[in-house]
Amino acid sequence: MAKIKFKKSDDFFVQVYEVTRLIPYGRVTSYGAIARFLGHSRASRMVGYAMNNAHTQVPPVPAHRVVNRNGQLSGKHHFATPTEMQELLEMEGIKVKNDTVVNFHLHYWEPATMLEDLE
DNA sequence: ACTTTGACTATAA
DNA sequence: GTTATAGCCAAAG
Repeated sequence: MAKIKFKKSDDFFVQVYEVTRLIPYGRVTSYGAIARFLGHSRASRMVGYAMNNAHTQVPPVPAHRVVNRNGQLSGKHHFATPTEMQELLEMEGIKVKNDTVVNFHLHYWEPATMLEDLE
């Protein structure tokens, strides 16, 4: 371990950050999926809360790949610019229409499912 | 220690 | 299909 030093109270946040970094290029996931993967299936709000500090973490967390279960860019307003999140997604080949990911289910990536499928 | 808040989700109408 | 309400858990004030 001993990769990055975090405060003890940030333990849960750290897990969120690491999972978020595992999201492949051109894929997106939901807060609930990350929360479920961490064993806190009902702490989905905390995932978003953790993302609030994401921009202070290193390496940077691809928070733009995390949307709500409806595929909406619920956190776009928390980026440097309201359009940054959408542009980042489109840059990865994901189309965004009306603050919502088009064909969200096609780009959806769930950590738990993927990890189980690996074996 | 208590209250408020929040980048959510599931259920009900 | 949408809108409204409740539950949820942890951090911040």
